[in-house]
Amino acid sequence: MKLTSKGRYAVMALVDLARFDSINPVSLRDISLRQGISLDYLEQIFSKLKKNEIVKSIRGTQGGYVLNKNPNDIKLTNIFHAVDEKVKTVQCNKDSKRGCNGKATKCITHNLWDELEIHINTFFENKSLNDLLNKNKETRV
Amino acid sequence: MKLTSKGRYAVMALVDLARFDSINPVSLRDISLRQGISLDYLEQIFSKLKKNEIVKSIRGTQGGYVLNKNPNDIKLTNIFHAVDEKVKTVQCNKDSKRGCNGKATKCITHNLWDELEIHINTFFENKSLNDLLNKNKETRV
DNA sequence: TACATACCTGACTAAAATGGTCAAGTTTTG
DNA sequence: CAAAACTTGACCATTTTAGTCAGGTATGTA
Ligand code: FES
Ligand code: FES
Repeated sequence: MKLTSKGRYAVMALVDLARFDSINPVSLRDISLRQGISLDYLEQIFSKLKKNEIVKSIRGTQGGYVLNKNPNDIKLTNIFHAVDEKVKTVQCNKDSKRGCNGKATKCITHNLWDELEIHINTFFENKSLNDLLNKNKETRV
Repeated sequence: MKLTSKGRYAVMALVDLARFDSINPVSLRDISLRQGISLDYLEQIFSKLKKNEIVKSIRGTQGGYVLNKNPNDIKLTNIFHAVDEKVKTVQCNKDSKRGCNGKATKCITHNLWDELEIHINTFFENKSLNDLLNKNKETRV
């Protein structure tokens, strides 16, 4: 089970953004430099964050991105959903009665994987961007 | 975040095994047929389970595999560890002070990923093979 | 109005991981 | 001795990941 860089970067970038956007729009270039993430890759990520109304963009010189919601209302779930980082513990279709690989019924461990998926998603639902900001301030020396 | 088939198959196969091994050693061929998992792939998986002393092998005709421990003492953690299915929320080395991609320090969201990793691993540590057997009996019609 | 800054879009790709297969054994029981 | 079943290691097609690259378009400022 691995968390992909895309998901990790999305959260990193938003935390960075949240710390500065009250002053000015934050350019991807700045985030790229501060967080060491490729600018081109950030652009892909922010395009999705924007489509999902997590950020707003401001074009032109001195432009950049701004949060579109209160940091308290941006949960990890929302961020991950926006960048297509989803938790998948099985291959079979959730809504179908069929099992993995097109088998007629669900397998003997199916319930377990459902539980696991819920367990992980709960973590994401309970963590907001704001939690990360506070946590970060606390641990800053 | 995806759970790989290897990890899923390992657990499925062991649950299947646990239901029959009190009578006879269970051959991989039987597990393969019952669970719809490629025999060749199962062989790779059981080779690892054996190295980690989760199962014992009995060679020859009427041979097969048997659990090497009490189902209560086989946690999901042990199974996953055996087949190299590990939870990885970061790229950077746990024990190093350096961050991802060789950066000099850990990133601003590092704590979060640690928490996530612990959250997931807790689930695996608290689930034993025995839990799965009971659960399965309960839900069987 | 030019120009620099910064967003925007889509195509492309190298490398790694995944999910196996294939081949050639060895061991043991009936 | 034949068949069943474990053992080992190499091999491989496909998919996913983690980007890069090449072109735009919009807008504030000198
Ligand atoms: S996980 Fe898909 S059938 Fe059980
Ligand atoms: S996750 Fe590796 S440095 Fe933060």
